[in-house]
Amino acid sequence: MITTFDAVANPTRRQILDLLRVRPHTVNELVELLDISQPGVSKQLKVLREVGLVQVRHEAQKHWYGLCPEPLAEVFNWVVNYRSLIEERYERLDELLKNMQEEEQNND
Amino acid sequence: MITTFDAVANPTRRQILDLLRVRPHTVNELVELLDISQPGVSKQLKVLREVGLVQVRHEAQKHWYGLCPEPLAEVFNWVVNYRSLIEERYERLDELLKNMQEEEQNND
DNA sequence: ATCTTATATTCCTTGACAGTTATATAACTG
DNA sequence: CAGTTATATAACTGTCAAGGAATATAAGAT
Repeated sequence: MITTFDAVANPTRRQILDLLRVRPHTVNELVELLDISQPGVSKQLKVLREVGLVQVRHEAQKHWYGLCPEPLAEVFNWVVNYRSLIEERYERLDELLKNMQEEEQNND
Repeated sequence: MITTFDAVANPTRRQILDLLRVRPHTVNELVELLDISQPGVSKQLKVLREVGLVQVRHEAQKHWYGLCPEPLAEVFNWVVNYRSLIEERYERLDELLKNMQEEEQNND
């Protein structure tokens, strides 16, 4: 079975999620924005439904897809463990840049 | 080409990253911890190398693999956009639970 | 009823991936 | 040098995913 990690690994699905983050969309709206066929969009929406990242509201023939962000907690909670490591390097880079600037000033 | 998202979508590779987060490991150390064959481990390490998530230090025949967390920034920066949405729901749940507790107390 | 709109499903092709076994490479050991 | 240890690569297999075209379903619209 597909996981939340698998779901967000696909760029098309990330694009869909980014769009649904703004507001719910119908399938056809997504088709127009996404540069893949309608069956392709329906298929990716099905995958997102299976992992609980979206839900549908049927309004006559129109199906409104909305975001369910909860499963993303798994991804967030995993990657957040690396946050300090990522930022530590940034800080070191900052420090390095500061030192370089100071040296430059000393060269005046 | 494989992306950082693809790299971390695989559970074996996440496991490797989680181990390297603690300290560098040799290939054989990972083999013993990971329940897949040595070539399997080497293959996943190659993938992680290709996306820049690990680096090797050769000490004679032993190859020490260490974590390079920087590329994870891409994943973090994507998912962090959903953080407030995730937590908003948590907060609502918190509130709900608080209300339930209060009601319970009122029933005394 | 018929036509149109909106979406889902089926079937198909293509391509890639995870893992295995077998083999190659490379360095150390005695 | 022969043997051993550590790792990488090659070749193969089974599986599965992404996307497209065609088709099915379902709900209006006329």
